[in-house]
Amino acid sequence: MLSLHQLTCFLAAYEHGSLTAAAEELGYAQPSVSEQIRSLEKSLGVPLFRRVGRGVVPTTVADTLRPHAERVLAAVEEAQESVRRVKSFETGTIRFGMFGTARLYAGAGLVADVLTRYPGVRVELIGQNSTDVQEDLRRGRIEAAMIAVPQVDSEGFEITPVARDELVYISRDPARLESPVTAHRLSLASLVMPEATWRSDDSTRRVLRQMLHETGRNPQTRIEVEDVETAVELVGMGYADSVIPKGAALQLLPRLAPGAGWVSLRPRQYDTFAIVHRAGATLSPAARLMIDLATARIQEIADPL
Amino acid sequence: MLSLHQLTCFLAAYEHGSLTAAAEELGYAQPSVSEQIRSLEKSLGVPLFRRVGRGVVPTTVADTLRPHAERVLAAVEEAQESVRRVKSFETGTIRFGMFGTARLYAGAGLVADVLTRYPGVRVELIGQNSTDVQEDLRRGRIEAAMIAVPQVDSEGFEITPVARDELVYISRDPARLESPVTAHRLSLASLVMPEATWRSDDSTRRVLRQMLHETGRNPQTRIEVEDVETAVELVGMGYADSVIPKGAALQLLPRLAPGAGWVSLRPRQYDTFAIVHRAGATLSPAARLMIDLATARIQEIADPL
DNA sequence: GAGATCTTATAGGTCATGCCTTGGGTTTCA
DNA sequence: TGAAACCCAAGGCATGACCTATAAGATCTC
Repeated sequence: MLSLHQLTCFLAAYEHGSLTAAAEELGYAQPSVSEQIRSLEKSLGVPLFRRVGRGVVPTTVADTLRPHAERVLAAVEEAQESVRRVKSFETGTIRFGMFGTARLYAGAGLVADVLTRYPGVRVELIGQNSTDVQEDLRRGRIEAAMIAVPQVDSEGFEITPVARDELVYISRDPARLESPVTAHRLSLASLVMPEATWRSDDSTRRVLRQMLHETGRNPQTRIEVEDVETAVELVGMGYADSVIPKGAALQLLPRLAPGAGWVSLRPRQYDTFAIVHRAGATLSPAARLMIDLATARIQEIADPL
Repeated sequence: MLSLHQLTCFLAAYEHGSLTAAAEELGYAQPSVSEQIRSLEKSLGVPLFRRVGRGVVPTTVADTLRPHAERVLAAVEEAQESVRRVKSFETGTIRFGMFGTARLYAGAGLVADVLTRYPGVRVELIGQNSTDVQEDLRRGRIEAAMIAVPQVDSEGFEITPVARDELVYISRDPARLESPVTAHRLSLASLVMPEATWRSDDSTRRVLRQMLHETGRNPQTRIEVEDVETAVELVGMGYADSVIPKGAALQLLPRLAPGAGWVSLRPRQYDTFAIVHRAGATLSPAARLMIDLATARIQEIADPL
């Protein structure tokens, strides 16, 4: 079997016209190079050098082989270089999981952070909601993610909470914002909720269901929409009220629902954001980078833990 | 140190998404492939796969590495293929030594023989005279040669005579061709000799010197020229006579000196042509081919031995 | 020519590596 | 929950890489 080692020795011998000089350049003893050349000749079935007392002389076969050998070693160099560049974030792709509403906290800003520091990289933020992200993690498609607890099946995962954010009630009616909203009042409200928010495994939904469970009622979902922005816009138009994380409210209300405001629930409820990855995994540099940046971003808006 | 084996295993694992399947394809046990991947990851300093219970999932670094790995292996394939083609004479260069006048016997025809059988090869016929060829052999620049004995320093060389050719006297004067030329008559003649022919080591010169030595005279070299053709042309013009191998005479006289003829020496003298190569050398297929073809060519004109 | 020098080949020994088999742990699927 | 698939770990064997020391061949010099 042909090996890179053989080719390296071959090239050194070719250039020096001497196995001894080649060995010296490569830092080996002379018999080692001799052995490599001999094994290469054997595996090719053709002599590559004529031994002529003072040094070696390449045969025409060696002349033919040389450029190919150089190409092989150059390709190896390029391969290693490409990996090195990926390691130092000069290029390559960084893939990171992130549940739906998290992009409001860290989405575009996180991508910007990465691209500012490492202009050459590609960034992929994967996942519309926590469930998908969890599946991607389990399947190994992504290495780590920012996710909303507590809905994660913690078996097999390592979860590091980094921030929590209060869930607030938003409405265009100032009267409904005068005092914190109790479970009872919430159960009577007409709500617009982003669809993703109401998926069975979603953390916000669990929190609210738990809260409403005490009143013996189900939440009155009047409208279901796809994403938070739409929900907020509808609140701004006065069609319904909603419950969203406070960070999202602060960010979206001025822009999408200028006439609306927010108020806490009573008792206060929280979404917790956490970094999650497979248990026992050793994280790649890229993953650690994303974790750090995402954590910083989210802690600017939500409360650090 | 990175190895081709690692890259092979890496690609197989990448394509199958499974070390077991990769091992099966490569004909190894699964732990062997696992070990190769691990060592590759270690040498690169980056994980290439995430182990996720059922199979392995490539990381983005693996995505980056893959095309480079394929390029490396392709280059190796090409290198081996190029050598294979040279071995089977589909391409490459064949270098063969040949002393000056030998090209009259086998030069163009020999090249034609090779090119007819193996259209892709390059042919290099090296050497203007035997001395140069001998030096090239000693230095390893050429592997084997067709050469004129007896002037070869036989130490270190293996010499196989293949043909001999009579030395004949050529002249435009029919009177001088009526009977074989004796040493005495030769010593009185005014001769044109190709320069190479009169070099101190040349076989023809030695033969003639030996012959003339008996008469106690030196040869009368009236004109010295570079090559045989010029000498023959001068003979054709009647400026002088010459002594050349009979094969050369038969080939050149009709073309270059239509009015001239030839006659034997008395006693007859001979040049011997032989295949020569370094003693103990194992000849490459290309050298063997050239030896066979050159021998056949020269034996068509000179007398086989 | 004879000796000094340079170079390659060989021999023998050590150590690392590749590969295998066996066994254990984890995930997935029925 | 059991079975199957798959990966990792450990131990053992064989091969290969590398070394030192030495022999053998070729070249150069005096």
